Amino acid sequence: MKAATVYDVAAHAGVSIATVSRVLRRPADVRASTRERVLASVQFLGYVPSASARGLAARRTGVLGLFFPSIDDEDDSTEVPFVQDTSVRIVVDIPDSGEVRPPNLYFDEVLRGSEREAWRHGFALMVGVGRGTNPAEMVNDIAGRVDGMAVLARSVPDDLLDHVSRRIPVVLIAGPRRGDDYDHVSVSNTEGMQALTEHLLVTHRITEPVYVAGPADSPDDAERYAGFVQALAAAGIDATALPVLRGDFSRIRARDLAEELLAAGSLPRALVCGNDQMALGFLDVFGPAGVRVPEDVIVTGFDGIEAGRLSTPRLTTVHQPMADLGRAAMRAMLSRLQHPDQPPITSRLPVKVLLRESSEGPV
Amino acid sequence: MKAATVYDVAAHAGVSIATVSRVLRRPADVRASTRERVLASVQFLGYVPSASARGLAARRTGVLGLFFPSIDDEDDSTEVPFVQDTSVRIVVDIPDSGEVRPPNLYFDEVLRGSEREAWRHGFALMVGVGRGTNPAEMVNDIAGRVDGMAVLARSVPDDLLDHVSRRIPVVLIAGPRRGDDYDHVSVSNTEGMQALTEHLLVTHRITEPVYVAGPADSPDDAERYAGFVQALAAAGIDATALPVLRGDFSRIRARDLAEELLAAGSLPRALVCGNDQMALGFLDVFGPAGVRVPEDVIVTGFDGIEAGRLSTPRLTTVHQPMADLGRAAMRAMLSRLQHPDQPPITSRLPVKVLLRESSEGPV
DNA sequence: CCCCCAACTGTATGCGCTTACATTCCGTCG
DNA sequence: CGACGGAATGTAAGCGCATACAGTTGGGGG
Repeated sequence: MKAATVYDVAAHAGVSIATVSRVLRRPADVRASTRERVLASVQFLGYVPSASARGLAARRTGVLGLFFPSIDDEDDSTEVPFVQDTSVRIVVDIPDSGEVRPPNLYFDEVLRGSEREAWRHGFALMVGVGRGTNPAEMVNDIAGRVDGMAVLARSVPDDLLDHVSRRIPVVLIAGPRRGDDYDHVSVSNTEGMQALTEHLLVTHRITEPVYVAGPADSPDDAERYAGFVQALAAAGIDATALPVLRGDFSRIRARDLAEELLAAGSLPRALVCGNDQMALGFLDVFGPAGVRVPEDVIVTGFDGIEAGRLSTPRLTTVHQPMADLGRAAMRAMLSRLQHPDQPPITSRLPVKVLLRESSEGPV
Repeated sequence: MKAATVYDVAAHAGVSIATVSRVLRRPADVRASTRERVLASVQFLGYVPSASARGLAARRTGVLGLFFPSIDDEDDSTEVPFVQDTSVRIVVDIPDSGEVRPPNLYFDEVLRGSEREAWRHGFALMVGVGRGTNPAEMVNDIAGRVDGMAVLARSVPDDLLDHVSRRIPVVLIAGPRRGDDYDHVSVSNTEGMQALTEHLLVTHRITEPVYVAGPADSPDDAERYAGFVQALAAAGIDATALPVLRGDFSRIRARDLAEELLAAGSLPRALVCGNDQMALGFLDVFGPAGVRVPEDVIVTGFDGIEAGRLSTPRLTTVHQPMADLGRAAMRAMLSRLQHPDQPPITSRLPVKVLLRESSEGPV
């Protein structure tokens, strides 16, 4: 099964390879009768053009890359059963059993948007999710295969980024600009959290909301906290005087914080969480403990993940357009490819505050 | 910013291009001192090898492809805001508002598994999600860029599949073999449904379960129904005598079926659904209508999606290892690449029956 | 009936890298 | 001390396609 090449098609159709190439790239430049003859040969021979050859000759691959670090590092050991295995296991699945994998919705959505936008503009998409070990190799590999790549901010060492950016344009997703010249796309973290906080202050007359922070090195969380502080300041409240709970964006850790809060017996009127997962962690504990949300305590999140729409009560949150983030990243790259010398792009996408029962009370 | 090539590196390091290539591909073949000199030049020049050139020369791209049809065709019109837009919209999000996007978990999971397995074996992954219009172009494009591709069964016309399979190996995901010679990977639909049904018959002494079918042309649903029938047959029950509800795998349609059932006032003791979405649709209607699950009617699903774990009551279902499906698909392709002449692979992955409150009663 | 131009088509080159084969090194053994 | 052989490196030939440029064809105008 030797794959057919332009030469095979050309010979079969009785034309030169240039004509075959034209039929595929610029059909209008070829006489209709010739074109049809060539296409018939393409069909007959099962010809599929080699992207490698085309990429080499045309000096562009027509592929955009997307790299994310892996959040949940799944076990690497498990081998996929390769042969037939039609066994069925029956499991009594108790709630909260270890079978739960926190779905990395964020990545899924960004990927979806990226994929869509790339193809829409005639580009294919290559994805890489960095495994714990060495993203370096992977990023470098991808860089050699694409015309440009988008990378989650902070997920790749600066020097590596420098290195690959000498070959192709790089777009950073979701981080703030840090004195670099890369193109950036992110969402309005600050404004979103500010709007949400302001709503709590004004509509619900909360005066001492407690912020539940994410990891200290998260730029996203920092921006969100800034919005929180600004809203308070605008209302004449000094945020630095208020306590802050330090979480790590995980649901598990948030549950611990919730337990501690209950143990201490000092529930604030409102918990403003840096992301949805943590907010859900609080709900996990409050429900069974008899703490009513939002009557006893208001809980809000940030992200707008699916689980927050399915929880009881449903979670008030700030929804960020994750798919659009991916799309914007691709757009930025395409723009950069067309205008290599334009100034660095900074794209900020709008967010949406979703008021639901965890803050508004039962409908 | 002209990208560096082997020639540049060779010149800078004072060696031939062959040596540069060796340093990158087979470091052991090069003397340590030379190697270091070359690597230093690579670093200095910001050299990233071109995958196009390598692919051409080595006759393999090192990329595996994955193609899925798009289930939810998002609107194509929306343009992503490209400039800064830090506006924040505040929305009172009432339950079941149109904001719901049915998450295509299935694809996400398969993709995740595929990505993982591909990179694990030194291959990159290229993804394509067919937009409504012409998957043909997309599949052909991908086929030209990869060493092999996996495709969701039934998502690509047979003749197209034939065409591209003359160039690269193709693996079909999730469909039954249909007299073709492609490699197939799928899950134990029949066995899983059989085990679940048997459980209902034996443990709960159900005698007349009603099957809720998916689209008539769904091979997966056909296999599941077969398992249902077999379990009944084993218990001496003739399935053909029982009514079957015809759904279409969607939650919406299932809700209609549920309404009809209530209107007719003839609830069966158990509803065995062909997938989770439909089962959830029944729950959506039963809850508010005062029909108790599982006391009045048992409802089961198939797939094991996240939403079924978050519903009230939680859904008894058959969980299929979606990520493993992706992994198995990649494995099959890699195996095929190594042994082009081996007989067609048929890989069936085991499933797991998850007993939860929608069939087992409150814990 | 011939010339000229536009529309097509063919020729030839090179994209950047891998790799078979040739050549050069250099330590070893006789 | 010289021949020998494996290790290291260099040479050169493509891989399959795009494309600049040259050549050919077919009419239409003069």
